[in-house]
Amino acid sequence: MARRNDHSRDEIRAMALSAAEALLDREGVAGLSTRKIAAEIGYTVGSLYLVFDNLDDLILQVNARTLAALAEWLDRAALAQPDAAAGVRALGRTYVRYADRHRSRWELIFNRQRASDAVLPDWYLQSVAGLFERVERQLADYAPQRTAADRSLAARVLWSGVHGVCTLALSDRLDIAGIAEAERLTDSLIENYLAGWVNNSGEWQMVREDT
Amino acid sequence: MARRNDHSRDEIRAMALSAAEALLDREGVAGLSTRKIAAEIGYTVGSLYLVFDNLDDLILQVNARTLAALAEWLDRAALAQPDAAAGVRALGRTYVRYADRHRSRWELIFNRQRASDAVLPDWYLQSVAGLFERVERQLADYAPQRTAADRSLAARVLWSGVHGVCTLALSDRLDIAGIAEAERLTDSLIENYLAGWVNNSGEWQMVREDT
DNA sequence: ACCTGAACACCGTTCAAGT
DNA sequence: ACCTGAACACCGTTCAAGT
Repeated sequence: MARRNDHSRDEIRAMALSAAEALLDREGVAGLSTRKIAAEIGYTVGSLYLVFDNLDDLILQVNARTLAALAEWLDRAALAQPDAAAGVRALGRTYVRYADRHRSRWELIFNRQRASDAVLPDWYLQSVAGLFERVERQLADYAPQRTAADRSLAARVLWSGVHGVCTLALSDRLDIAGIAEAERLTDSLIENYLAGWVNNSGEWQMVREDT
Repeated sequence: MARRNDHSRDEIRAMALSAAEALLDREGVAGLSTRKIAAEIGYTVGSLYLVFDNLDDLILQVNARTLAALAEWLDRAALAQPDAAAGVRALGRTYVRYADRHRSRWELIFNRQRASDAVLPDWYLQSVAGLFERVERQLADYAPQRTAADRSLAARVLWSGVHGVCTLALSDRLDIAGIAEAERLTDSLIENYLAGWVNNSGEWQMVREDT
């Protein structure tokens, strides 16, 4: 066990992240712990703190990997779609499938509450923004006449909506039975939202009651 | 402190649930613990286990109260709306506002992973279904020509979508800055989805590629 | 310099023992 | 019968001590 200079800091970091992913896949989000990760890589808990600030930092780096993998899935899916509407649908379905396939890794991104003072680092926020821009790019194709602000809002609505379907589907709520149902809901969301949106000047957004 | 027969089981149960809510509001989801709840009501941890199966059971009963309160908010909001579309929008906004106002209680419903074998009791699932039916009822008004299955799907899409907006907005993702932005996204989601949906025969749902 | 091992302050849960 | 107090098996995090 305990040894010196067997691994560089970067090696230990990489080993820990892989061990965390394995643990996550095997035991779920609740099964993740610094002590288990340390045991898995043959080091003591203390050593993890030489390489990570704390568990939240470690998790953030696992999440970064997850986001990168999701980005690859999305890029593959968006390729070779007949049109932009199909592109958006493909992105939505791919998100659902990724979440289903790597459920615990996906849950880890959302199901952990960080300390409220802990601000997400810039590189992380940009990684999230990158995912989100893939939707915006499809929308630019789909509705070039709309303003960038309109498209940005629509992209956020669609992204949030698909995310919501995933959240409820993968936790078996609303009788959304598994991935097939989740994909149906995602299709319906995107198809109908886009149909309404493309015919909509955006002016209704000015009409807000003060209820 | 330690006393006998000061309170009935039901009284202890009610005290514990109230203490849990207070703790939740004060310290957030992460601040909730059996030991703190017990201390707050002047009993020992062990006593909680005479009245609840375990922490998950206690949380489930806190969640039931939260759902009941949300149902009241939704009912008040749906009253006196000019039409069904406005009714759906009012439900959406009210959901967002409730989540914002009682953030920790709302998070508790979703942010805790129960053991995978733990099945939600029937009374709880029916309470969730009840919320959801409020949307379906508005949709029945809005599009009486659509089948019940169509409306059920649309209601789930809208509910999931609004939920997704909340999730991402209240965790400050996608640059969704707080409740005002969340309400804008919710409005856009509902308005455009309904516009697309009401003009849509539903046949596109049959056209599914096998990507 | 690198890593350990033990400590600290917390958890959820159980259960013999007290009244 | 009701409730406690201590125990058990876990946590995340820190840090003096060892090599």
